[in-house]
Amino acid sequence: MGILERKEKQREEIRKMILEASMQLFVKEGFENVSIRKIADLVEYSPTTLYIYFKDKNEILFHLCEMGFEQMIASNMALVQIENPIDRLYLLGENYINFGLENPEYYDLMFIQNAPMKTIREQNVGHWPNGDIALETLKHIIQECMDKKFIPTGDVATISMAVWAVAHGLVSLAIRQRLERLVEPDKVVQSMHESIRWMINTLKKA
Amino acid sequence: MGILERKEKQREEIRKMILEASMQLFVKEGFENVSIRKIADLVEYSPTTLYIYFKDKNEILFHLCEMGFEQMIASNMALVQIENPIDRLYLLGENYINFGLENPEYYDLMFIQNAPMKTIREQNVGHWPNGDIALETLKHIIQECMDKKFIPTGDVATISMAVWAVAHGLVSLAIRQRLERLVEPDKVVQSMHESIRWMINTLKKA
DNA sequence: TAAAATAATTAACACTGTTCATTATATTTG
DNA sequence: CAAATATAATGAACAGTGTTAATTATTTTA
Repeated sequence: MGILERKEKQREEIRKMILEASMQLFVKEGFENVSIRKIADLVEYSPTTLYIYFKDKNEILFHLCEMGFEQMIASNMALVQIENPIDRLYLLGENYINFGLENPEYYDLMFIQNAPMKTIREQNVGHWPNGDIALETLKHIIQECMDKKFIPTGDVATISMAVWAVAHGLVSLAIRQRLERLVEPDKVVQSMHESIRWMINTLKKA
Repeated sequence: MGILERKEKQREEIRKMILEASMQLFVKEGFENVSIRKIADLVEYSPTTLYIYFKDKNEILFHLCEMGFEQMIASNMALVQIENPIDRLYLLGENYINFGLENPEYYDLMFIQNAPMKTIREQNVGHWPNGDIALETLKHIIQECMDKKFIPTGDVATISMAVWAVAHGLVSLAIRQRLERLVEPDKVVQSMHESIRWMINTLKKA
């Protein structure tokens, strides 16, 4: 029955339409200004219709979050050609910081907000499609650095955690205006890059 | 005129009453369940009355945030008696992580939410009473570590930033359920402590 | 005691996410 | 082709949010 197939395709198209409208609002008006009613206005449906295509607002936010990861993963793609894993780690850190500072709204959703994790827990049964891919990239580089004796051997997960923590700590404190209390506002970005480089440097020497 | 004085005192008492009710709601029902109306119910005033004592909800949240810092600063007090600054740094890190894990709602307000910073920007004209004190503690210890040659000399603010970033990165990823994707849930806390110790260790050796 | 100042409240605005019962539109069956 | 069924979409409403203007109650001053 080709008709069911076509229906499914149509349904998927409307879902996509809703998500694109949400994203548009999201990047233009910011996280806090995305409401079901505003999305509905933009796609010219009634607010209730959105609930036919998505369980709730969290599910929409979850998909936006995944789209953010796709963007981040895409910008990490350029790194595969760098054969030295420690150089790759440096650039991964730079990439992470730049992504966070340039896309604070996405970053918020990907690493700070609770909403997307709620959806993962409630229905995807513990699987975080794109988030896990990004983490695998980090772990893989750390593993390679160890294999090639660039950094001391140790538990990959724990060291990955420490590296991620520095990067996330810097970005999240920055986008929440907390770093300005430690260094002058115009030096924040520079200091962030110095911090992450210093971190990887000491890791290398250790 | 003693009457104006008495009035001011009375006013301050009601402010305190409102803040205490807010805090009660805050620790019991969590951040997202604190509303002006619920606070008003608890203090048995109408919602509008709260606006006579506080400019807006952000100002109330700002004061709760300051109360959180008071608690954190108090728990850091025990550290002054430790004369070795590197040991003090270790314990400061432990304290920070424990505080965050034990008081996630406070931690949220102090280091993640935008609301308190908005109030600081809008009225306190750039001064963050308790937050700055906590940061001074960190900077002071780092400075002392450098003076006593426990760690390499460098820019105090930048190194403090890196140390703070690791700690904050760990805590904020943990309370937002992101670390469970990297290590098993029951190993998260242990790994966090390992990470911060490892960080200070490498700092020491560098 | 009457007038002025302060404190507190009611009612309302403009929102929010979400649900239920109803209507409109396709699709399938007799 | 028409009637019955299934699907899609909606309007109205619920229960809540922060916040403000206008009004009433209370206290202080003249």
